[in-house]
Order: sequence, then C-alpha cells, then structure tokens
Amino acid sequence: MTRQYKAPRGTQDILPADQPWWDYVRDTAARLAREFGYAQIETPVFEEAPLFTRGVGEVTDIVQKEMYVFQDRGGTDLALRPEGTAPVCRAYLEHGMHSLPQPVRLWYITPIFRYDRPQAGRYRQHHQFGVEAIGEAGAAVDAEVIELLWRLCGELGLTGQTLHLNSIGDQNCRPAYLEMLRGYYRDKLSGVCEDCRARFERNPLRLLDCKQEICRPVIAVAPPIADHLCDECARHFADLCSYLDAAGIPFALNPRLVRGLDYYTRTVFEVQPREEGGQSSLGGGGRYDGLIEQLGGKPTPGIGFGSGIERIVINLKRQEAPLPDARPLQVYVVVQTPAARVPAFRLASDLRRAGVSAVAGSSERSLKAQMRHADALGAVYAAILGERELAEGTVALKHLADGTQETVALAEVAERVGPA
RNA sequence: GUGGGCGUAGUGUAGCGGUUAACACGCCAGGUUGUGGCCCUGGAGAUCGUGGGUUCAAAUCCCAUCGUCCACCCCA
Repeated sequence: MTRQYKAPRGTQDILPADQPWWDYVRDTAARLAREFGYAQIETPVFEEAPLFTRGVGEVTDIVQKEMYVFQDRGGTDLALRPEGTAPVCRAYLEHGMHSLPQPVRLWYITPIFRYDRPQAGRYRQHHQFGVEAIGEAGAAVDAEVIELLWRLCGELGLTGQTLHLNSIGDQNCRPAYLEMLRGYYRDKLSGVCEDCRARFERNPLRLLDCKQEICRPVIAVAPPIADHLCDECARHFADLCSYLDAAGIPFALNPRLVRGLDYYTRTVFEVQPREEGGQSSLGGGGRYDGLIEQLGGKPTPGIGFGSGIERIVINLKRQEAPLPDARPLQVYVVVQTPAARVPAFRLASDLRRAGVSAVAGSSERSLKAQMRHADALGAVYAAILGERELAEGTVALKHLADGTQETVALAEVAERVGPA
C-alpha cells in the first residue's frame, strides 16, 4: 500500500561503490587547486533569483527554462544554483574581496541544479568543480585557469581529450561583429533552421554553434569572430595562445565555440573527452569581464570554468582509468562466545581509537557466519575472541589472505595490524 | 519542450495468452566437536511499474499513465 519513494527525476544516489571514484576526483581537484594557489569557497545552495537572471542573462536557456525557482515563506524569489560563477562573484562583492590581493583565486565543488530532461551525462542535480580568478585582466590568468582544467584531466588519467578555444570579443568589437554576422545571415534565413531564425533576432552569436544539418553549410563560411576582434581583444587572444604554447598545452581553435551564458567576453574554452557523445563536455568556461559590474560592482575582470564531476567519473570508468587503492577494513572482531561480547566491542573500539579500522561481529551469529562475513567485507584480519583468549587476555589474529594465525595480547593488536 | 527504446525478486536476465513466474549473482542459515574464501543443502525475497480494456484465461495482446534510458535542444 505504501508507495515506493524514489530519488526525484534526474537525481541520483552516489552509492558506496562509486565513492572511490568521487573521492579520487574530488581529492585530485582540491589538491590541484591548492597547488595553483586557489582558496576554497562555499556559497549557499540557493540564492536570490535575480542574481542569476541578471548575471547569467535573461535570454539564456538556463534562466528561461531550466532554473528551479521558488518563493520562500516570506515571499522572496529564490533559485537553486544553476551555475557556479554568479554566486562566487556575489560573494566577492559582498565581502569586499576587491581589497584582497588581486586576482582573488577561488575554487569550489558544489551541486548544480537545472530543470532539464535527463539523459546520458545530464542530470537535474549534478556537481561541478569550478575555479574563478577575479580581478586580473591579463591573458596569463586565462592560461593559468585553462592549464588547471587541462591538468585535472591529465592527473586523473584521462587521455585523448581536446581543448577547444575561441575568443568572442568584448563590448567594443562584438556589436560590430554581430551586425556583420546578421548581414551575412540576412539573405540566408530561409535556408536555416527555425531555432536559428529566432537566434538571428535574439542572440545572433549562438547561430554559430547550431548543430542542425541544414545550418552547417551556412556556418561553415560565416565570418569567424576571431578575425574581427578589436586590437585589444586580438592582442589578448594572441597572448593567451602564446602562454598556452609555453605551457605545452595543445589547443584547437574553434570559431564555432560561443557558449551559452551571456556574461562571457573574450576567452571561451571547453574540454571534450576522447569519446564524444551528445553532451560530453568535461568542462568549460571563459572570461566574464562585465559580470561583476552587471552585479553592481565596479568594473572587474574575471575568468573561470566549471567541470562536471559526473561526466568526469563516466569517462574515467569508460577509459578504465586505474583507481588508487581503496583502504580495506583492517580488522573484523569475531565474537566466539557470549562472554566475549563486551571485550570484543571494547577491542574494536580501542582499535578505531588507535586509527585502525575495525568492526565487531555479532554474537548472534555463529563463528562460521562471522568468518564468512569478515571475508565478504574484505577484512585484512579476523581477530577471534573465544574462551581461551578471554582467559589469557589475547586474541587469535588471523590474516585472511594467507590464512596464517597467531596469538596476540589484546593490547598489542593495534600495533601488530597497523600499517608498517 | 520534441522524438524513439525499455519497465519481471536487491542486481542482471529468461518466460511473450493457460507454468506453484524460472535462472544466475547477492543476502540469511546449515554442512556436529573453536575458523572464511571453493563446494553442497535449505531459506527469505516479485500482487511481473501503475490504471483501464480485450479474453473463459493476461507478465504475455491493446490503450493510458508514470518512471527510466537514448537522441534533439541546452550544457558540466
């Protein structure tokens, strides 16, 4: 009669079997971020909704149809975080981080919510590792941030990924380019998909990354934005490329890469895995020199990226990347006689206190059952407490892999089984 | 938002008009005297996603609905 509860559509439980992969990715990301001089930040899971509508852009799909918005009991419009950059910029402003040494380098790992139709590698709740460098306009930070994302993939053991790079200009050169692009499209609108006709009006830059078959030939000969940057943007882009070359990071110039958040300026980039699927992108980001001002701050440049942990894990599994050894359970304490219940519990407790992982078996179960259990849990040792051991203050310590067994004083178990 | 595939024990599957709904793995217990892995035996566990319909008879056919997966779209 009672209904079966399930995780809501598009969400998933990350079960113990998957945790080693998650730990691996999280630990590697955190280590790398610190190595690059980034400090961790955590922002709330929800924010005032206008932060995103204004920051990310009213006409983006994320804002128009993918945000989880709700009112709290006080009537405030809130939104579950649909992306990571705007909240960090809000925190930068709110806490006066402009008075810290610039740029302020921050990283985070956080859940992201988007009301999307779920499919492979796409969820309504997913997790992003992201990085933001705020307060520095020079192309070296762009290269640094890109290097961090690139290194993450490499450190994790992913192979065959490609870095796509483009520049989409700034306030000075983009308007003129968009006019040129419109001019180019104007007489071709009849030969282009329906979405693109809408894009022509609303968001012409997006014409360039339409995937429809009909639009491909039109895009192929469209004027690339990289050829129409103003001097400063062109200079910035050229600098970035030389920094990347210097760091030995291979990149592919992709004139069709524009990305879907309105706040991007100049640099945009994306890392695609070896095996490309529908939505494969492992991570992407770009420069957002106008965002902080948009949010009410003084003009402040910034750059960052977000990378999807679920997708990274999917690719690690697909590529059969090796995982660092998981730490096995060290000791399973076998309760052989009812009289040993308390001493067995005590032994397990003492072991844990000494930093040795241990679980106590149940006196309800037979010796045989407990031994099986110890084996099934992958314990390294079984510590058996029976009448004899109880009388002597010892345990029978059996190494399960090779079957050897010895009698050890209770007080010495920890050091006997401990690492070394 | 649009299109397609699939929903049978915890997991993976078989059955495709009439069966006590099967098998494997997993789980629990036992295989006499204090010891796991292999093996053997037994047990628990499924109103066959849900609701309608067709039929003497439905897990099997039809419809709807929900869920899920995949593609478009969008993005991480």
